Amino acid sequence: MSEVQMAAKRHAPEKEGDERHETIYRVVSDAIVEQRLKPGARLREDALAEVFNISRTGIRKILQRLALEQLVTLTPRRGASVTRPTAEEAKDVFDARQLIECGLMPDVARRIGEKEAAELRDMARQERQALRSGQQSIAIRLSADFHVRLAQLSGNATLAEFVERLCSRSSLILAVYGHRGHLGCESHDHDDLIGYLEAGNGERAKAFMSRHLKAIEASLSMVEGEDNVPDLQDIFGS
Amino acid sequence: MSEVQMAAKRHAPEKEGDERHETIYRVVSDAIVEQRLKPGARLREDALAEVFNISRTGIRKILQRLALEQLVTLTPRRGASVTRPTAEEAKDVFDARQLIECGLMPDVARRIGEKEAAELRDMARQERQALRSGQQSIAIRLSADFHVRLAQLSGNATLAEFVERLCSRSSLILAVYGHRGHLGCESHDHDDLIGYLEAGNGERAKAFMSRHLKAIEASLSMVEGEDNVPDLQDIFGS
DNA sequence: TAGGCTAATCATGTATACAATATTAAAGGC
DNA sequence: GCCTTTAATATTGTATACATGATTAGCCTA
Repeated sequence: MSEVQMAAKRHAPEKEGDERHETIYRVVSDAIVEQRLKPGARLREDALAEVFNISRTGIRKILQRLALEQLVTLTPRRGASVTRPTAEEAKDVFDARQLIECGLMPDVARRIGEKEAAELRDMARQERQALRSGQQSIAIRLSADFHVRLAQLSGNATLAEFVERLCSRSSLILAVYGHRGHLGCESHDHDDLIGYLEAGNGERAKAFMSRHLKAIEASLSMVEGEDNVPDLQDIFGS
Repeated sequence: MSEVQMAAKRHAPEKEGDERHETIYRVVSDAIVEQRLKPGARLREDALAEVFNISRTGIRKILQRLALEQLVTLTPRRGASVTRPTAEEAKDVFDARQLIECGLMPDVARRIGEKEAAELRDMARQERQALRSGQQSIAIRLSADFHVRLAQLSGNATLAEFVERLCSRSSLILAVYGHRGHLGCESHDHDDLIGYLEAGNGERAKAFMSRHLKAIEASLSMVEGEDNVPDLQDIFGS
């Protein structure tokens, strides 16, 4: 039984209509973000429909949403597959995170309270724990969740949603260009960040976030991978 | 014959498959951005399906995309309607534009060339012309197009896409909270902006864009409109 | 045996039929 | 006469059937 199937059985008992779709969406989305579904993996409609016990109609709706979020790539008449980000897309995503996430830090510093700081610390703790116990997939998602929660604290739902999409895509980027074992965020960075925010030092937090993101990006090795159809014309000249 | 119908006949002869959907998407999207379809307008699936001569299946796909872009609101079992942005959403959208569009100006100033500047000037010219000849709908869309094109020149496709969505939503916001006759962008602002960019003065352009966006936002009257279901309990006390 | 052609299989694109639910109109009671 | 209840209508939700186009396997030929 596949990971996705197990996740389906775990998460989707008998909910009604929309709940069901939302649940399935999240299960698939999580599987991608957690890198259990790797870039390039094909997502056949029939297969998914059978796993989740709904018709292809519902699956298509979910695949379309994932495609608009650029987690899956929809090729006409060829179906869906987990997106394999290009080097250029990777650069765009991290530049976008620099601009948006750093820009939000002052707002977050202004609005954060005791309760929110505690919640963030708990998330950071869970993340470290997942790392220690070797659950890398879980750690990756928790790390993304942390960045998203942070953005939500800014109070701007629109920008938080953008950050959510950027973090999901970052996970894909790490899967393709990251080194094994290294999952981006350093273990204690997030805790340090919470400290600056709680102290109300927005500018310091902003600078720290900038270094944090640069560090992640620097840890990538930007070689476009294996299955890019080798262009023989390029290789052998004319 | 409705505006949408005419647009459909004009734009959608016999293309094949995906082209067709893309065309229909754009026709509906444009109708919303140009405020020919006003916030709150219901979009019944059957009606759209008939207008565009496709089945509801295709229409649902398009409505879903529009919903994810927050141009239409999908209420379960109640169908689709053009989104009526709340005051809070309006604030979020303009704050997001401040952060992103202003942040992109230095990049744009660095990358803009003669050809690009000429293209932008042409767009600004078309916009003024539309305004002068009383085609407010067209002017609104051209104004949004200008901002989007600008963002594209930054070279960051991801951020450009975000700006695209923000501009579409801004059009909706103007439709709800804007004053009649005033369509946001001052006629010559865009030309001034091109000047700073062409001179390579990114910081100046950034500051100007900031003022430009603030001016638009300031021109709104943020009273939540008419059809918010009147809460009789509130009005008459208990 | 390698290359290319053909046929069979498989997957996606699209429409339609049917079921479930919301809206509207009508009728009846207070 | 107005409000409530009930039936009719209209609209969305879901599955399925069929058509179209890709992929693969097998076969034939050179």
